[in-house]
Amino acid sequence: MLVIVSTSRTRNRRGEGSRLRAEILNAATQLVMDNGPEALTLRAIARRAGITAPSIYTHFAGLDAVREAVVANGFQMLANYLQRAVEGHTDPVARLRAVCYAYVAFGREHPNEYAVLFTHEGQLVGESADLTVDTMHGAEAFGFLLDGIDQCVASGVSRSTSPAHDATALWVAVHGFVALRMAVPNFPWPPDAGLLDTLIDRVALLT
Amino acid sequence: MLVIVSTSRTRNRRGEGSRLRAEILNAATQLVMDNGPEALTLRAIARRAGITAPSIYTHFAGLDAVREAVVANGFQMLANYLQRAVEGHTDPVARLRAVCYAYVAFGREHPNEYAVLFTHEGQLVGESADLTVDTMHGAEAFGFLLDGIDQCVASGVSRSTSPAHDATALWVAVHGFVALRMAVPNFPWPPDAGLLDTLIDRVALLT
DNA sequence: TGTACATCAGTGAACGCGCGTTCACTGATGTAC
DNA sequence: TGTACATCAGTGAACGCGCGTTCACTGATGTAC
Repeated sequence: MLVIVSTSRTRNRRGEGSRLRAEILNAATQLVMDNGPEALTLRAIARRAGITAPSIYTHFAGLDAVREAVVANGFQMLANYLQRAVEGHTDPVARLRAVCYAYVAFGREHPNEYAVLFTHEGQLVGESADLTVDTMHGAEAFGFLLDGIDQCVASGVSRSTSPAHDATALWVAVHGFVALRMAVPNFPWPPDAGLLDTLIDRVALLT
Repeated sequence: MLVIVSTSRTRNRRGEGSRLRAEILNAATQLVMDNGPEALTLRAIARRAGITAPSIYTHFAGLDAVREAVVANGFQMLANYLQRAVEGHTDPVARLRAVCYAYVAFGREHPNEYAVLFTHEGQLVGESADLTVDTMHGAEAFGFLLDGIDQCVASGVSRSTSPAHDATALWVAVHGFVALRMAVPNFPWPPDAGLLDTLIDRVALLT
């Protein structure tokens, strides 16, 4: 394939070099979304951003650093999805459902991005063992599930006696749904909503 | 790293050339298990098997064909795990639990192999859209879950009114458990058994 | 039983490719005087 | 206001590497006569 970059970049003015960082990150994210995690190479990013590969080193230590940024970016996108979903509802059950639907929607609309978030080579989150739920990638997403169950319990519509435990189980369920549906697309899947409601109702102990 | 292959292969005798196919598949499987899916290259397989890379073409069309065989091999390994787990129990609930435990154990003991089974680049299963649960990879594993729930229903210990639906939900749950635990190891996970029992009891509607 | 020959199971050198990374450099932009 | 200069934002050529794939070949093994 021959790619002709017709619009030649105008370089950033002095002091604005850090703008390129955002352009690189954007190009890398688009690259993952369009072509999958394996397509993420420094040269491909550079082509996409309309720069040369060595320029990336001004803003990132290397490919792994770019990937880390793409992952962080992706988790932020996911959190935004969930935030927007929550905003539309006040009823606790509707909120919890909306969060789970939005989670699955994100996975289905951005499968490659979702894959790069949850497919580690080696260790996605880093080698440090003393990360907690607060500093970990995905903490915000988990927070939405936990809040959702908490509110259902407070309103008496969930029988959960351990919201943290059950939010974890629910995260497992929605992640499993996104991941398995992606991995085994030819399975005779029932409609999304039915299976997802089953999982939400039962795992979150909705009455 | 310098690898010295001290034991030089004795080539197979005439008519037994197909033995090399098994050696290649074995080397490829070991390679994935030890070094992850990205480590699977024709050259690496050849080094591991003690042959030269072009020899692989006698038995496989290319890297993708070897990977397909590794995947098929892995699903067979998984099915064997579940089969062995089932054999130890007669009580339907104990059987169902044993299947789920064995599924998770397989994922935890062979994370790289599990990843290659359920991480598709493009499409793991193939592009054909008319695969059903019978011809699909993972069909055997799903069958164990379905049988497990069926037997629980027959014994009156599951309230499920749609075993196929609920077996699907259960597959989602156990897959989610294996995959998310692998992807987010630094999450403050509760003990395996507790979370897994929660998922099994609720999703399979055990009384 | 002996020998010429066909076949089979692999080898080894070579290729072009895209990759990460290095290094010296260029040329526009702002600044000091 | 004009000019010399430092700085900044990138470029472009080059490197060594491992990869998939090709091709002509080798040498042991079985077979036909």
